[in-house]
Amino acid sequence: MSIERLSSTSYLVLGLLAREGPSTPYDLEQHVQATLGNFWSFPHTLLYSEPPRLAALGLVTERRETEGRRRRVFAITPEGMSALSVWLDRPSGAPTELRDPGLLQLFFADLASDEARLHLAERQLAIHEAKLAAYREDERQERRPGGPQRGQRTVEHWRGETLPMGLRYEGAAVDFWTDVVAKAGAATRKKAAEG
Amino acid sequence: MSIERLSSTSYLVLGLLAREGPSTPYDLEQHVQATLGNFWSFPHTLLYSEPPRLAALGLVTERRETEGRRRRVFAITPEGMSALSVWLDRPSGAPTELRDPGLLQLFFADLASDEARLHLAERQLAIHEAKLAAYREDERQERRPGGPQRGQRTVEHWRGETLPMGLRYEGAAVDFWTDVVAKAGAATRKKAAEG
DNA sequence: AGCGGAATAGTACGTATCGTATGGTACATT
DNA sequence: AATGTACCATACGATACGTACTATTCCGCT
Repeated sequence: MSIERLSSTSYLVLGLLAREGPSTPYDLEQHVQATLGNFWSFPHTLLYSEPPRLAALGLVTERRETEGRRRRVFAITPEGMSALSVWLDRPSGAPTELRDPGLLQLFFADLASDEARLHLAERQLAIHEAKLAAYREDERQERRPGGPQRGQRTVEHWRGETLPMGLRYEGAAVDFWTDVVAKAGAATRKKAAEG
Repeated sequence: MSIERLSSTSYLVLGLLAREGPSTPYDLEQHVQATLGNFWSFPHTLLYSEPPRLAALGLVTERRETEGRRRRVFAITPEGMSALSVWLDRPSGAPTELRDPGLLQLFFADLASDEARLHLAERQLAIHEAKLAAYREDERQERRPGGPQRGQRTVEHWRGETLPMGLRYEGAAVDFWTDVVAKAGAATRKKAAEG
């Protein structure tokens, strides 16, 4: 076996196929959007281009519907399961990438006006409050009627395991930006009083 | 003026040039590494390729040393300052990208053993504890002797404005993974007792 | 003076990522 | 049959990214 260079996207696809069974790229896309896509954007074209790549490595199989839309259905192979297991048994040491344009703007806010800084902080606060509310709503959606549907296991794992980190992150962000708003507001009012 | 498509990297370069004055790509690299690079990795080749691109747009100027290493020194133009101001006055609405391989592994941890999950959680906890300690140390480095050096303003803004969010994030991550370790540890011990 | 290693500084190149634009298919409604 | 809309898929070009590699300068040592 050659030295396979698998990316996070590769393991995302392998993991979803392992949990949900044979899936089309569109299925994968739906699962991702409802879960990890909340804070880790995988462009949907990736979910179309990655499975064929994995098929070439023998980690998944590809079957094509013979009629209608002739969708491509991918399924994980024993080799794929093995690669996934190896990855899961070797905890990643890579640090979190936290890419936030709002934070980048704050980093340079000294180059702009006090008003701009306040405006930025208010906007970011609103964004994070909205996200926090959305996560709380998602958290509340436990065990809806209708029984276990397709993709249900994945959504359950999202809610049970991963969403809590999202909640903590958004909570921290709300606290942080609340502070920034308070400081920027005070500075702005001081300037106004002097001027 | 054409419709310029500027990325986060573009504004990072413009902002650093605005604050620190004329700089070589290497200078930019040093400033980034000491600050934002802590959680937002800009590959160093970007800091070499982006400035020429901005020069082509007229947002920065390029001067080349005539001897020795013939380093390229870039400086922001009035047009560049203007573009930067426009960006700072228009708060970004883009959500945070939180890309964490450890979290991805946890999302699929149901496909692996309890031991693997515990191992993963312990590793992540250690990583985030280390990062939190490093941030606290950085926070403590306020106002070292030697007066304002090159790049000092940028480092001060990092410490004063942006680092606090890093501290909050790492604090949240430590709490989160502590929980995961506790749950995974309990599950593992239960299995051991039964088996 | 000359050597050698560390730190500094820059480039080349192949692959992955990403977003936009666009094009088909199924199906419900009228 | 015509229209609209959700579903599904791919092409393509621009960046982004990481690794590997090269070159220059500095500095301590002999």
